[in-house]
Amino acid sequence: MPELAEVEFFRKRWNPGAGQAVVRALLHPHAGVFKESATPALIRERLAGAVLLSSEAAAKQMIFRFSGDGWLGIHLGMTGELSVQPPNHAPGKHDHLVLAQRDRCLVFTDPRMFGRVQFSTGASAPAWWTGIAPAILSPAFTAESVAAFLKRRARAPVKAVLLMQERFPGIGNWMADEILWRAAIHPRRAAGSLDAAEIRALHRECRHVCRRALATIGETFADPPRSWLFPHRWEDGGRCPKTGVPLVREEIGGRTTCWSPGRQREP
DNA sequence: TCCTATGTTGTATG
DNA sequence: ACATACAACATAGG
Repeated sequence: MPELAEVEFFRKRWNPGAGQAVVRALLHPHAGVFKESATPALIRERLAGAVLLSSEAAAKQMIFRFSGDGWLGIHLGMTGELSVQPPNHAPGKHDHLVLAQRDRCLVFTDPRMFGRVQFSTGASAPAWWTGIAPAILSPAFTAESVAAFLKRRARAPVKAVLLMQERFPGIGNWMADEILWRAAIHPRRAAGSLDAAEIRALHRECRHVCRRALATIGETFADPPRSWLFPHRWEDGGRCPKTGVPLVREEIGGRTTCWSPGRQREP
């Protein structure tokens, strides 16, 4: 489920616990989602008694800062979620991390276990956080940087290139399709074949889709409007909201991709 | 039973 | 060394 805006939405779900101490950290015995740097013993020891100070989201990741120089990183993978549960919450089958506070439990759930938990200590944010590529809505995300990246990945389909987090942090399968649909670029086009106007459109729509997704999904998890590709892409018999033409679905770059033949020309 | 799923990563191949 | 393609990870639901 989670791309840029869904991650931001889930990050805020733990806000009720900000300023509050963790009484106890409960970890799933299987420990499948914990990175080597985040050994269960270290997390239990460092988070017990620590106060949740603040949090941030970037790309598809979140970081939670705790007193005592603790930095907790969470990646939601394909099916991860954060939630707040009552203080007596009994961890469920897929609850990997439960931070019990006096008045609530902060819970990380992920049935499919593609998510990951990291943990570091130190006075400043760890490298796995500071090394995330500059946000698409930051000034560093320029049309020139997009052009240079497309040139280096010239032979790959542009759909696959949009999924590369090193240049398009936070973009996932549905956002990539939404961006290409708005920019009127066929997902199978070779990245190196885009002309200057297409690259500008791609850059512009990356920013537009990120901004609008954060304003809707990122705030309330509300579905984007029917004028987007999003609500039509998985519908049987779904039609392009701009042209009325039936949408097409096919695997491109290893992922199911949806586009509108009405506005995205075959390469 | 078989297929799909809003993600990443390791490995093989060019 | 670099770019690209693809299987693998684990689970639930249609």
